[in-house]
Amino acid sequence: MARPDLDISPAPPATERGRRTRRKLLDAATAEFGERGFHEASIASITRRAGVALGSFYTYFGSKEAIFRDLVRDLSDGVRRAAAERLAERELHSLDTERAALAAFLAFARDHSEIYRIIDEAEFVDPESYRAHYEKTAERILRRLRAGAASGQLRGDLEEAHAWAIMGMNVFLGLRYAVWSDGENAAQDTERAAQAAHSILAEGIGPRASD
Amino acid sequence: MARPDLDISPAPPATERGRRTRRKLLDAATAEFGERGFHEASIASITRRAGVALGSFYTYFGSKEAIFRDLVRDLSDGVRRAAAERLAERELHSLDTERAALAAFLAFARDHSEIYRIIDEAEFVDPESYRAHYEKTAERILRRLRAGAASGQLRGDLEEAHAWAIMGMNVFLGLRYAVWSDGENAAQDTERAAQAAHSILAEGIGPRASD
DNA sequence: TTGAAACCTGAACCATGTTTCAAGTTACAG
DNA sequence: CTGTAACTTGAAACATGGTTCAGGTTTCAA
Repeated sequence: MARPDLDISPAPPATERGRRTRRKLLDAATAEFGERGFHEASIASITRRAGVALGSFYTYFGSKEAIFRDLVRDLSDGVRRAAAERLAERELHSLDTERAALAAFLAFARDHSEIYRIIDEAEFVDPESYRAHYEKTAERILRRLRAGAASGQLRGDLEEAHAWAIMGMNVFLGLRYAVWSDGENAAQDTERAAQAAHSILAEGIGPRASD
Repeated sequence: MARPDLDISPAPPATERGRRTRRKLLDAATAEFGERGFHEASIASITRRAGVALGSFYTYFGSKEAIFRDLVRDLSDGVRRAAAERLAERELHSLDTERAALAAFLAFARDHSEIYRIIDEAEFVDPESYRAHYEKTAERILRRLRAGAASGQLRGDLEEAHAWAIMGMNVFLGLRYAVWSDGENAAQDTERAAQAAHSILAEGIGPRASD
């Protein structure tokens, strides 16, 4: 942290072997940080998991912070790509798009809760990346909202704050019903969560004619 | 962490002086953890801020984790009480109650961003407290929603997931527009955020007659 | 008033885990 | 083939900061 040259990682690997080793370290770090959190995690344990000598770590990463930073960017990008693929599959009504996005997110969060743990911990270990992750996510949501407004499927006055509100809904539903879900009725839980979010976006929480 | 007796704090102070010292340490810890985060924070710095000898720390707290845990519970309770007072002031329509709750939260978050930083970091330092904090908060929201439904001011089918969705909205709007707000136009920012959340809850994001 | 319990003090102890390094091994361009 | 750069190795150096402790001071009930 103190010495600035530790904060940045060395030049990228020049050989195939190097790229493989770097990848092994990143994967091992995902498991280690995901299970134990940044501070409980140890570099020795990461290299052990990766099947690599302790000293090799510093060939690829300048410090423990540096690998964490690289990892968060790596994961953030992976999440984005996964979500994009999922949504590109088929064209939907705007409200259904948001529902599909949430469903995809919940499924992903259930299968890869380490990833969300790591990204969330970035708020304290590497705030830049944390902020970047959620700002980019909000931008993508906002673009979808604007597209929906343009096609008349959504209100015309949606702005950044609405995107952040929707993102917050999704994240907390993910925390409660995907990450914390007790396996038993995880499937129903996420379905219920998706339904609740969808109904809020569709009609709000005010009284209905039927009430 | 390893030795179990360090995880719990010693018996509460028996004298007035003791209570004062303990309070000074908790306040100093709020500042220290808020500014530097749990791991950057040092006990030496906390006792220095509190104007107390290093060794005195262990008269009141079993470990660094222990004071953090006590602090999170202290702060969580403070937040709850502050919000309750704010809402008790006047009786409102359900939707306005949620808006008032969010406004109160945003204002509080702007003035005490350290507190939210600390509570959020509890996800990694003391997950129990973190979970307890948000579960209790969601319960309070759900109680308000049920009351609203009973009086016909809200939909009749609101459940836990809706409460978590609303809480997530609020938390992320707080993060973006209160904690990260760049002072300049903080007031308008929070107003805009409150308006966005209110409009989602009031009518959803679907098209209006006017669109 | 008095003595025991509560509280205070800060230097020293110590565990932990990051980072360095010097000596080898492997990859690959020329 | 061959030399050099890239990579690997793991023991040892090192920094940090949490925790302990033995000896003093203050509080307060009896």
